[in-house]
Amino acid sequence: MQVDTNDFFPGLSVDCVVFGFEQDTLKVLLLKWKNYDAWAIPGGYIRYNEDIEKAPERVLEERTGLKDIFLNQFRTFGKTNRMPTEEVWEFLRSNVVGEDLSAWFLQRFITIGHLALIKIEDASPTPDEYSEKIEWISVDKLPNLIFDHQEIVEAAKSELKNQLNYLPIGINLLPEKFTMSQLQKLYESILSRPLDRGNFQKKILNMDILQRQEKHNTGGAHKAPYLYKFAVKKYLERLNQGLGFS
Amino acid sequence: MQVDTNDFFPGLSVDCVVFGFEQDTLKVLLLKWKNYDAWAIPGGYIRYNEDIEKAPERVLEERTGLKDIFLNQFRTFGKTNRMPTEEVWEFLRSNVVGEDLSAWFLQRFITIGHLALIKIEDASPTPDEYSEKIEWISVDKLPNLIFDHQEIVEAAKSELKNQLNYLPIGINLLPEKFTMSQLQKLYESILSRPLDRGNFQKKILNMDILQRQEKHNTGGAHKAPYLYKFAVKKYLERLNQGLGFS
DNA sequence: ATATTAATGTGTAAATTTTACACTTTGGCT
DNA sequence: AGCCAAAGTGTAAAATTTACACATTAATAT
Repeated sequence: MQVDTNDFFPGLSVDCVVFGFEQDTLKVLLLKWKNYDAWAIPGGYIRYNEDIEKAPERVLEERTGLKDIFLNQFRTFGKTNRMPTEEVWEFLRSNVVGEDLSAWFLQRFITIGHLALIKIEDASPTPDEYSEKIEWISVDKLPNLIFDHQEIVEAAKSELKNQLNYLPIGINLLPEKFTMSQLQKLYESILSRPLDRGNFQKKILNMDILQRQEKHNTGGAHKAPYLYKFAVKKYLERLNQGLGFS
Repeated sequence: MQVDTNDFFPGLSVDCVVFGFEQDTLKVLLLKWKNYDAWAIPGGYIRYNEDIEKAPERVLEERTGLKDIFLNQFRTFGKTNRMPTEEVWEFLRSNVVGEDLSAWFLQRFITIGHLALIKIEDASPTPDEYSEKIEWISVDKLPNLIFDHQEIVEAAKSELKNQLNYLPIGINLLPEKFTMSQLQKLYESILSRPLDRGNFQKKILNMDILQRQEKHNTGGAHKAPYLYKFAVKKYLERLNQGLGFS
């Protein structure tokens, strides 16, 4: 975090709802504070000489060590009471941050919400000095979140669903090679509803955005599925028109 | 504008792209600065004790005298050079604002962009003390805009188009009673493409969101069109599912 | 070996929606 | 009274969506 009041834009922060997909489940990356019973989404501040698009990139690199993460600003949150004073004081009493930062934390903050998409397998997030641990947690089983972070996560889930057909979710959430079933379950978990298997497969294959790879023997008593890769260029072109899932 | 540095959140502003529909044309409300050759969208600052949703409401009331305007936050703009220093100095040299405010204007500003929908016939915008005039100008004929206001307007147009099926444009942009042709031209001007007249009419009527009123004699040598009103409750319900125009 | 099983891959027909037009109605104009 | 143009309505082909059936295949059980 390394807060030097002079380096940062006062009263403004960026927060990132980082989505990942693992074991057929949509997950978000959450940090557990040291000595304080609440989780938080990774966030940070904006440097004075930094474009607001760069700030969340830097913050996420500081938190997860990852570069070139897909990021999308989606809403700015600024209710006057989004960080209730009592809750901030309670947080400060936990001594997670030094006393010299009390004034900084007691400011009114307006935060620019972003959603990020990450391939969990490629990420190895490590907790920073203020965090006890960092974990991927199912979007359907959110723990107690600090301040208005629950609202921000819910808004990001909604944005992800609404922008499903225009966001490069496949390429940023799945491993390089994946089965049709994995891809379908990704869509189902974002849409919160089942899709017809046959129709899903035909629709996606007709878009001509997948390259079929070798088969993959799962070990189960059944036919082995093919693996697929995205035809990146065509996929990104197709996204501009929208994919048409709902 | 009435800037008192102590009342306002430093470095943050709200800007509003106000859309109206008049003479079959989509328009935006623009302010022309006194003594400075550029136009601007109405904007202002956020009070310290004010939710960020309230700020644009207050700003618009100050600028247009209108209350209960439909407003929608859509993106936050924060490139470091969005207000180039030379351009700010040039603006300050025009003496539109007092010298005491130079420091305030020379800050780096991040602005929260909103789109507003207004019935032009109900609005009587008046220029404030810093503006020479205020006008409704066609979105296709934008004049020279200050700072990054062109980018903000373009982004708002894009948002309006993308969210077309979920925004209450009909009820907020058209007069209470309107013809089917007006409604169609509203959609066409937002989508920037012609729609089939017969199909548009059937589609909209099948939604069951319109109430047919008496006929309206236009004075032309042809059949008089019916006037329609929105069935507000059903219209708003239907919007949640999306209207399905594209 | 062979049959069984279950997940994958593919086909098809009905239902629905979209698209492109054509035809009908109507009120003011000449 | 008849013409004109805009509004209102109808229809058939095309495209898409939906629901489901059938075929294929690799590990397992017999």
